[in-house]
Amino acid sequence: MPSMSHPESRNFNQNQKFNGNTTKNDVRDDYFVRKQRIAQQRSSLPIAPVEKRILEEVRKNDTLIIVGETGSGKTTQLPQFLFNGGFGRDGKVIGITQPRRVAAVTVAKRVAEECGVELGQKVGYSIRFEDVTSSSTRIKYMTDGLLLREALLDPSLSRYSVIIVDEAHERTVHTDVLLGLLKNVQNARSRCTNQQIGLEKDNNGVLLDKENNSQCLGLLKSCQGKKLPPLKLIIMSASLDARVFSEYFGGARAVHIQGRQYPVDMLFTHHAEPDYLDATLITIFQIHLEEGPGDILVFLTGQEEIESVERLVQERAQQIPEGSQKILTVPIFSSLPSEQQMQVFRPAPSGFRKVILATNIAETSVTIPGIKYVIDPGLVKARTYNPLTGMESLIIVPTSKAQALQRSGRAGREGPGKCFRLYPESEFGKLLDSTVPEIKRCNLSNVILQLKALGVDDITGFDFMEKPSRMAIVKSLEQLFLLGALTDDYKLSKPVGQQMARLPLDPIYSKSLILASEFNCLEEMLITVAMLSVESIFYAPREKLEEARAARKCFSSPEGDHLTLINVYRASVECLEKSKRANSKDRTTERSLSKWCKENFINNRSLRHARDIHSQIRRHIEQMGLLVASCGDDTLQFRRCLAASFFLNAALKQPDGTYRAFASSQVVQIHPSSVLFRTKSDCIIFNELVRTNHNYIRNITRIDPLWLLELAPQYYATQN
DNA sequence: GAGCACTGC
Repeated sequence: MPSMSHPESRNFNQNQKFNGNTTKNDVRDDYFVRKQRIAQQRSSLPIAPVEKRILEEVRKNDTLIIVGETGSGKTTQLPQFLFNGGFGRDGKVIGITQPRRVAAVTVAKRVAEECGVELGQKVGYSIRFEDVTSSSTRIKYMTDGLLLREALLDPSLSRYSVIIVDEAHERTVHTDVLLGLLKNVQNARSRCTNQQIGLEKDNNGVLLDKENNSQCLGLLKSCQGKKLPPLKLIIMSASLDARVFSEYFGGARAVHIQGRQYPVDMLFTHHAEPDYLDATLITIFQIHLEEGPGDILVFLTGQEEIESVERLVQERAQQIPEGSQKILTVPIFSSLPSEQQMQVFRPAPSGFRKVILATNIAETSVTIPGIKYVIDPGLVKARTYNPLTGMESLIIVPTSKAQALQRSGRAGREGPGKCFRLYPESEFGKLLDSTVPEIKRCNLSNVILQLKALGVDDITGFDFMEKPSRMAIVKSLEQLFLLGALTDDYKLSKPVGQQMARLPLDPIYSKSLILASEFNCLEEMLITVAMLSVESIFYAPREKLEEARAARKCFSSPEGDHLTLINVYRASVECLEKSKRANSKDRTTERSLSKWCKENFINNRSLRHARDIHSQIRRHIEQMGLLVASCGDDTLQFRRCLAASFFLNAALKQPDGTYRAFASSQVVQIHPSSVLFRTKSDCIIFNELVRTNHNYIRNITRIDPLWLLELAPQYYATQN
């Protein structure tokens, strides 16, 4: 949340007037005025007076925890303090990680402006598909996942003098893995500088693995011969509880920095609400009729809920007496096309109060100006993972205290606000302090594959901040073994495991690409994997459901969803090429693709994402020397390859018409979005298994059950 | 008959 830390940069409407008649002097004045304004804003941030103290602490301590509340300025200012303190000398880089791409980009832009430099020079950012850095970059903002990938190439992170892990309290998988890794790197680098490596060698001069830490050993080897200064670590968190981080880093010092946030009045209900949607509705109108001006932000759990509340508000709004202020509802959730997402930033027309109906996208990812009231029913739709069944579930659960606090904070960004919590105060005390870290509720195959590639052989022995369950680790090791990524003794296999680790994909997709080069259908599989790796490609607004369905039918393949996705991708490429031939301008091409998407009910953002992934992965597999060939019209070959790749996700039709998944022997249903929803093929493979109202499988293709025996005998020959 | 939120050399 970049904007949390520096309210100024959030101005979407920095109404800079560009006047055709500006003279050189105006421009220069403008420059000085802006420079002065920036200096003034910087010096008024709560972090400004403690610059010296923080620098001293960083010099004295290798690891520092900084707890900075909203609006403290830590994200933009600290890297500049460190740069001025000499941490960017000798070509060294100050790295700052963020959990989200937008954050990395917007903060980097702001800091470049503050420093008066061009973005990509002294200050830059690097996120997947976009590297805006150069050899002169000294302050580098990036996503935490990207730094993890960088570590595969440079295990001792030798370019960095300091790494700042921002928003650590969010505890994303990437943050958690990164913290463990950084701890090892820091350890190894300080041993490199403090002691001579000779101390660690046996009589034959071989490095000893005294601490049974294979990664550290590997790191020491990679430090050998290089003169690396110790790695400074700064963990920044917005949660008030610094203790967990401090303990994890051996009692590291913690510094608190005041935030800058307006007071928010907390209101609770007297009793528990039996129907929270009804309670939400009542509260919206209560605020609208009794409170002063200001927009309302409502936190709901999902699209369906948002759409139904939107209808109810609009119905009831007709009863508002003539002449009084009207209500404008605006929905926002991640799968909404971006043009519609943008509506939330538009100020309400005069005579209207804006009511924003949002999922938790509005908690951290999107900051909406003008909010004075927050309605929080105290619920969130959360993903959980059961390693035993390999099943993901999306269930509605109570928020944590930290989450409730984050939500209420959205009312106090521009002035004092009010937060209406739709549960009694006594219930608040019963909430979990913070959300369970993601690493404890996800499939670990990807994490384990990456750790193995980083030289961490003993996964259970790895120093996780919070260790995932043994079952989750064992299940993922087993899966990686079945995919051929690990050897009998659970070491990374060569070359398959190494190749899989290099690809920024779900391991099962990486494997499917390697197999596809043998089945001569890598071109098709590459498209499939890119399309499967993005959020939903199809978009069906409620009011145009029939049209959307008809549009989708044009792409449908009777074989299943995988070939359907390929059809969509190829049709979009054709549209692009046609437009390029007709008109060479990039912008027109982009516009005609966006028109094509609209006509065909395709989510433009998802499709662009798929194209980016496609080109990135294509570069990788070409470097690996895999053969990118097409199977042409021979879709049988492609489906055989799907069976060989996704054999772990096969399901058989039961006599009663339901399906049973092989691996977990659970009863599953075909998701209604699948092209195979109505047809009942005997045997299918699928890519996703999610429990919502039912156990749904998604992205499905029909196969011949005999292929499983033939193509995955290691799994099926022993199981009948 | 239905889709929380992020992210990747």
